[in-house]
Amino acid sequence: MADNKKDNVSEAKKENTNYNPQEVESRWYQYWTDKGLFHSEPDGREPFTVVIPPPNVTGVLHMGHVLNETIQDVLVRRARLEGKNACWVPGTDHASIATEAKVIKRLKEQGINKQDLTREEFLKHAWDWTDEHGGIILKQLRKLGCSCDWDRTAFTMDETRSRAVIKVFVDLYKKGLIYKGLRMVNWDPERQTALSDEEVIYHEEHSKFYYLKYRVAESDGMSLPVGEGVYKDEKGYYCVVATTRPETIFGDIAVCINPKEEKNQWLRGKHVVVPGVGREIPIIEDRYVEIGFGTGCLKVTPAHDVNDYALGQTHNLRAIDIFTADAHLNMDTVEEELQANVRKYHGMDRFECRKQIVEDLQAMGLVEKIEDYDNKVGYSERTNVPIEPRLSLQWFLKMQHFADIALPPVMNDEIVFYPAKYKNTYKNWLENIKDWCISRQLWWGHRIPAWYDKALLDEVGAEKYPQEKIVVCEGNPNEGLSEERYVQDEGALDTWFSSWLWPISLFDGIEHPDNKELAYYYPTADLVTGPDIIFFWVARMIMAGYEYTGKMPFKHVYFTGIVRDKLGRKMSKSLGNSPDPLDLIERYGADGVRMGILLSAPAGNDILYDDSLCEQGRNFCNKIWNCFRMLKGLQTADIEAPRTDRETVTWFTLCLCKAEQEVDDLMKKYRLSEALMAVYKLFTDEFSGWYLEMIKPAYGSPIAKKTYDCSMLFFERMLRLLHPFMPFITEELYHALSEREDGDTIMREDRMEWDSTALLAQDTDGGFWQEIEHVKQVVAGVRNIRAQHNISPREEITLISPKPLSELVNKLTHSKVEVGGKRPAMVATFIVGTSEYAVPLNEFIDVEAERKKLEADLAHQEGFLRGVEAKLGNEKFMAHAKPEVVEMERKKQHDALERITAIKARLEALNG
RNA sequence: GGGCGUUUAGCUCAGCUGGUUUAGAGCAUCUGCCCUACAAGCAGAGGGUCCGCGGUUCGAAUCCGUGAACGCCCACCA
Repeated sequence: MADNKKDNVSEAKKENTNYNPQEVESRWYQYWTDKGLFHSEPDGREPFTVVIPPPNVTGVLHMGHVLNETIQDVLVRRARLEGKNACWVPGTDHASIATEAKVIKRLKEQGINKQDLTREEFLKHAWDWTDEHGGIILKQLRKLGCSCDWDRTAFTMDETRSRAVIKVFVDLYKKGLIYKGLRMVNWDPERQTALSDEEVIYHEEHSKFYYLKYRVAESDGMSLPVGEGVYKDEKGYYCVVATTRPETIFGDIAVCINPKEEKNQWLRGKHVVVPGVGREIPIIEDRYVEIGFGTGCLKVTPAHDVNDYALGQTHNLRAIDIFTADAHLNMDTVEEELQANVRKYHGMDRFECRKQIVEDLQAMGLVEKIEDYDNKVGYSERTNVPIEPRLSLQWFLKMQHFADIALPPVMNDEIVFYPAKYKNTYKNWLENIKDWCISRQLWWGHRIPAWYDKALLDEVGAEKYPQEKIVVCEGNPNEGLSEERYVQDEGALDTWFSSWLWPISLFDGIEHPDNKELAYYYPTADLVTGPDIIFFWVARMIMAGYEYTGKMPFKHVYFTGIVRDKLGRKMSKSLGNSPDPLDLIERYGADGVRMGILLSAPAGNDILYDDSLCEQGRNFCNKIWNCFRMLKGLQTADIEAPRTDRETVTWFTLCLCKAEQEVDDLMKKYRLSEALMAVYKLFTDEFSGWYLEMIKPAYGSPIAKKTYDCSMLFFERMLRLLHPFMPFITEELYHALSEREDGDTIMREDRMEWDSTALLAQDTDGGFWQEIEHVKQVVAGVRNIRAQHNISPREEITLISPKPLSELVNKLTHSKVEVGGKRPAMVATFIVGTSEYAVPLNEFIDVEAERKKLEADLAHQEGFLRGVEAKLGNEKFMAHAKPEVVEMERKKQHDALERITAIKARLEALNG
């Protein structure tokens, strides 16, 4: 019953006292963009540039973006308030492989196969898809309040960016840094393209180790010894080769042993027969084979393993590629005389074939044993399909040069990483850099500007085509020719080959390196991104930056953590633990969501997201809203402000100045969540909890105009402090606070008069500050007594104080202060600093309980005193410690003694 | 196999070059309150062998060594 009533009252109140963000947010975003407040043009002010890490063009907003973009917006908005010319450039990424996959999937749903389309037809579909689904995410960013300069919205495959990419490719080729070559690359059989090393993700897996019998060729197997490592059965001698990938035996070209390994010496110079295949292959020797691992016999399959390929190179072995591009078995490459043995596997999927071949070999008695084995398998980052090492003709960028120019600036903090620990990761990668495979067998992307002489290509084929006959140029070499003499490379470039130019190409700095925008906006200020793309993107931007502008691309890099659910799991579609940010904004307001995500997000730390964080944000908005309502509702009068108002205003001025400094300091260190927390505490505790209660006039009475004006000023200051974090509610209240001119905004440079010295003049010795801080503690003490003794807040009490107190105490505790008055027997006491206060009680107190409490307190104080005195009595301490430390200990001793005296007196009174 | 990082209240984290009233914050918890700004609120309270062990020091959450647990990155052991 009672509960129901309670709910009803609350429900009824909710109607008109809660802040309602929805309407406010759309209205102000419209206003900001209508007035062009996010747009930037070069001018005389200091620039503050941020380029967005471009989300996939067809992506949708997820919690990771919310974190990332909120941080950027906070930095940008703060810079704007500081009077800098802030420019946050938005855009999207063409995301070559991801987008192409999506387009293929859609085409499939429509019954169309990519293979049946020409490149041009496919690209038309891809652009249609992009136009249809592209940029949704940019619209969603507006809901979050992101203050991007939308006039500058770019796309990594728009004209300017494309020209930059092609120009850079040609330039690097001319510098001899790009080459084409036949290499073992990471092949994604699903998308049928090469990948860079960074796009391969290794997973630990429980797999099997298959021990296969390779029989010694008959010609070699006449009279052999018996001993350790020598295997023999009724059919003759054999060696055992352990492999995790039995399906690759069709490409076996040798078995390798370590020349130092005793037990395999008998195999030297012999030949063995690949089981089930029938190919006779030599035993080769190489120290690469680790002694003691497996059987010491390694099958060499140069076409399907990186190491085997290297072995093949040194031992001059041929490579038999037994897979098609989509990782099905291709037996056409196997020798004709062996076709009968292997034909049945033709066309099988690699994993299906693995099962089959093992079964068949077992039937033939060619499997020695099968063991469980844990190993690492590489997966394609994009398609999540196991990578197939594959020999193919690809384009590479030589990286040593870039590593050389990109390492020093980070190590010596010209470019500062937050948190700094990622410097190690960065260093480690650069010091072990490998060439970057930049070509992809995709259509959606920047097509490689390399051209081949058609006739020559037909004649010699791609693999034999001489490097020096490749034409690399920005234009079309067929231009002006009567016939199509040159054909263009079919490949496209890795997406990151355009992303790495982003901070430069956004300002058209590749094509026009001398342009005034680049000169003004570049280097950019801060880059905010996840540590997962430190190699993909951050490192490479630094490389491109120095290569093409001679300068760093950004001064600071802020690495965010990963957003996880409250159980610490990564957010993923399959787990269904990822909330929809738009839904959250609907429920808590954008400001609430921003605060929620920021509160527990120190740089580089994963954040455990929980709705309750947004709730806290929403509640804070409500708090601000209600403070405003209260202030606005006050009646003012042209009366002199009471002394308590002057004390309070002066005290709060100091609070505010301190908080502003603190926020400033924290922001410089990129400790955003702490900065926000500082503002939160200032607003909630000091302003709402204390200040407003202190200046609140008696019921029905007006407030002094001057006090009111100061309060409004404070409020506006706090709105500004808060604006970068919570842009909507602060703009709303900025306008509600007083009449503003059309086009005015809280975002304009902070020109507010803020002469705190005038206010502080009343308090030259800081006496007010100390007084109020003391008052707060006395008030807390009285409240405590009320709570403990169940005294209603409406009941007036007497407070016996050793010294006169500010009127504020009466006001906030509803008490009558008596200075040094005589104490009745029944009192409750508390100590602030070294002063003891007493509140007479009507009821009988529990003497026993009171004594216990006092005795516990006494024990604590005495323990404390002993610790202090031990130090002061220690000669070495007195000799070594700094004078101010000793002084502090003396003060501690003095205070402790006073408190002990007071407690003892109180105990005696209790007893007596 | 290398490298890096973390370990402080139930949870998320501050605590910088050792000394600031015998360790702080927010959230959560418990108790009492709808008192005309706010119950999405207010007031109060409880809660910690600062991962273990050893060392340096007058003094250690803080510095050094060592062990453990967890996390991340890199690496070709088939």
